[in-house]
Amino acid sequence: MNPLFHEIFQTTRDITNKLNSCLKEHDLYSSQWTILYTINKNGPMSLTDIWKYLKVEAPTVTRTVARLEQLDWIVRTEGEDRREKIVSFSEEGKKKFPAVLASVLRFEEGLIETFNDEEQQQLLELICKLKGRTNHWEI
Amino acid sequence: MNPLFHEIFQTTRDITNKLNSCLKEHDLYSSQWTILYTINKNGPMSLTDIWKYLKVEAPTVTRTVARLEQLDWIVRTEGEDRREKIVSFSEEGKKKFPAVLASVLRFEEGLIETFNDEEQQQLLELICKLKGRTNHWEI
DNA sequence: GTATTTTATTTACCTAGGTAAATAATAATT
DNA sequence: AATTATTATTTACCTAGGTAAATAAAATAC
Repeated sequence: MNPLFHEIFQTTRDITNKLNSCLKEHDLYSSQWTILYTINKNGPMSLTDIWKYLKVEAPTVTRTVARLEQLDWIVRTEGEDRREKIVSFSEEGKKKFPAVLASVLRFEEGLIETFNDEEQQQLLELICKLKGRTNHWEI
Repeated sequence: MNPLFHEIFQTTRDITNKLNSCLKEHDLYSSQWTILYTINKNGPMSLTDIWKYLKVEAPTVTRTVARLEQLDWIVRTEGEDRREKIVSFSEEGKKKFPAVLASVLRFEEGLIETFNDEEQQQLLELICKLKGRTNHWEI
């Protein structure tokens, strides 16, 4: 395997693992955090809103949202269209979110602090260019 | 979440998914491919050799190697140290490997073809720098 | 107005990563 | 030599991604 891809995969694993240990004190995992962050940013969302936004398949979101409901971070309510379920913060979740956000922002800051704006921009552009290339591989 | 991290995660998911569909014609998944590639490069290896090389936990390798044995890609033999199991290609696996390698090289080439050497080098360096930062986050 | 199609979600099951603890063989201590 | 510690692998179980198919509600077609 091209060492570039090897490094990219390993780096994302590393980041996910470290993010998970940073989230441990809040009894959360990274994918759970991602959903909380998303509904905090966008307000109440249906499952479809969420998986389209995160570009992940629907069953993955169903599972994580179900777990978040068990843990009393969010509630699922029926939408006007009775097929859809709307995900929003529970009272508990609303209270606890800011502390998690603070932890994660500190973590991200630690990752990126030695990157200047130009380097961040370069990395973002190169990654997006690489992602764009994946579309040229349709079976 | 910082859009940079979001893009990196999404890009690796995209690449893995596309690699999986490229491997489908060979009845393989990406992690299985990674192990085949590794023993092709390094020759017969113990499980510990493999997980240290790939920087993945041991149980993950145990599982994937067991699956590869079921599928008759590899064989596990007892080492001189009777605790360790040595992983090497089966006869079938040895025969089938080159075709898979060719597919994957084509796939990787398609991903990277619009990157010149400087861009590849830049991306590799930025990713490695980012990975290095994860070590500064010890709980 | 009924039948069909589409859409939203879920269920079942696969790979793929992780941790913690069990087991068995080897190495080290005493 | 017997005990203890280390090492290699495995088992059990968690999150986290995927696909395929089931279900139920809504939208569309006829």
